[in-house]
Amino acid sequence: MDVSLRRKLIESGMTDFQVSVLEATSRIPKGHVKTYKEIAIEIGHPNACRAVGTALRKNPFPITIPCHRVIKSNGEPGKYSGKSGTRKIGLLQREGVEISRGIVNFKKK
DNA sequence: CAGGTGACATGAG
DNA sequence: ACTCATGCCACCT
Repeated sequence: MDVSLRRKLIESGMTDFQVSVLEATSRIPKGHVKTYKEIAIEIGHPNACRAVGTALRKNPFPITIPCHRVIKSNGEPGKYSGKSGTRKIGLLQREGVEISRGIVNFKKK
């Protein structure tokens, strides 16, 4: 991943935890989505799903970080830019993600 | 230092 | 399948 990005995030006032979340999010491949829970697990905090949401909310670089690829565990979009996740669904659908009735059609464990 | 908040998860009813 | 109640974590005031 881009190490300079990490530095920028730190400079932006993000903590290590936050940076880890944003980095993990930036690694999500196009056409794929990941749940807040999955992100939490990836960074080594399996129960910090809420904290993950907090991190994405503070995301200073929405262009670099595809925060729209992060959804809830039940397939719902959650919130985006402080509003309903309708925008998220649109973007995801455009990237080839299967959407059903406004809900992301991903394999649930 | 203590209390409140939020882009969440899960189980129970 | 739906709604409510609790639990968890990091951050902010």
